[in-house]
Amino acid sequence: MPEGPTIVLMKEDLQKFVGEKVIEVSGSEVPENSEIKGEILREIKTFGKQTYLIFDKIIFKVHLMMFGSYSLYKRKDIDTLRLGLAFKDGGMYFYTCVVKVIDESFLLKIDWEADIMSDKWNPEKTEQTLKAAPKMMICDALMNQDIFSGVGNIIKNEALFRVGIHPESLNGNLPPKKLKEIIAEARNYGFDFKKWKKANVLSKHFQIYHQKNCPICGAEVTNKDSGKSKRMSFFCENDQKLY
DNA sequence: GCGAATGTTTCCCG
DNA sequence: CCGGGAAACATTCG
Repeated sequence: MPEGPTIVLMKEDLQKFVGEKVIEVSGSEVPENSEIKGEILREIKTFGKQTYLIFDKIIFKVHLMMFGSYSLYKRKDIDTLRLGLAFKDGGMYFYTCVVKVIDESFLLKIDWEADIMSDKWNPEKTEQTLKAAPKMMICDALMNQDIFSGVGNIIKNEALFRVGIHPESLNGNLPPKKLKEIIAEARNYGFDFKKWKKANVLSKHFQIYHQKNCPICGAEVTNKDSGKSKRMSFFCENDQKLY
């Protein structure tokens, strides 16, 4: 379910509870003896695919992994409730996900400039990071959450297609112009992803991801596990150049 | 019903 | 000690 843009949408959904007091707590990941009841949700932050729920006495880190989901009401059809927080007029419920309690120092160590969806996103720094790893494949760089936080396999494939770069190209072989292009496109596609996801039309806009034929030349789309991350890449041999 | 999939961490082995 | 590989988690969809 989640890549960075989906998590940003989730945050927008949950934002209305910020400033409200917790009335009831539930879920398998609620720590013993924690006094969350009565606490006020101070802030919600996201970093890539992670979400932080910040209270005075406790901070939760939520990661939906591959199959996680959330709802604003308690779903009875799912028995893997990890964390549920009820407020006066509704609540937030996280299922099948990883929930951890962290402390403030954890938040201070986060490099917010690496988040493709953030206002703090820093393309120049990303360029330097990629240049410093010339033998890394661009597909691995994109999936690396320390470099392109929030990018998942969909964004990786679609962004690479848009700029005509083969997923197995090495960072160091990319001409400066192409390097800048893919960095810009990772974020740009992230916002298209968000817009389409919100309108429930995301998969309609896939050009290469799980597609049969290239929309440019009509050739059959190649798919193979690529890079160290061994995640499926979808690409067109004709229209995406291997650098 | 099988297999794959928008993800990450951990463990085992050479 | 390091890197690679597989396993683990667990749900939905085709």
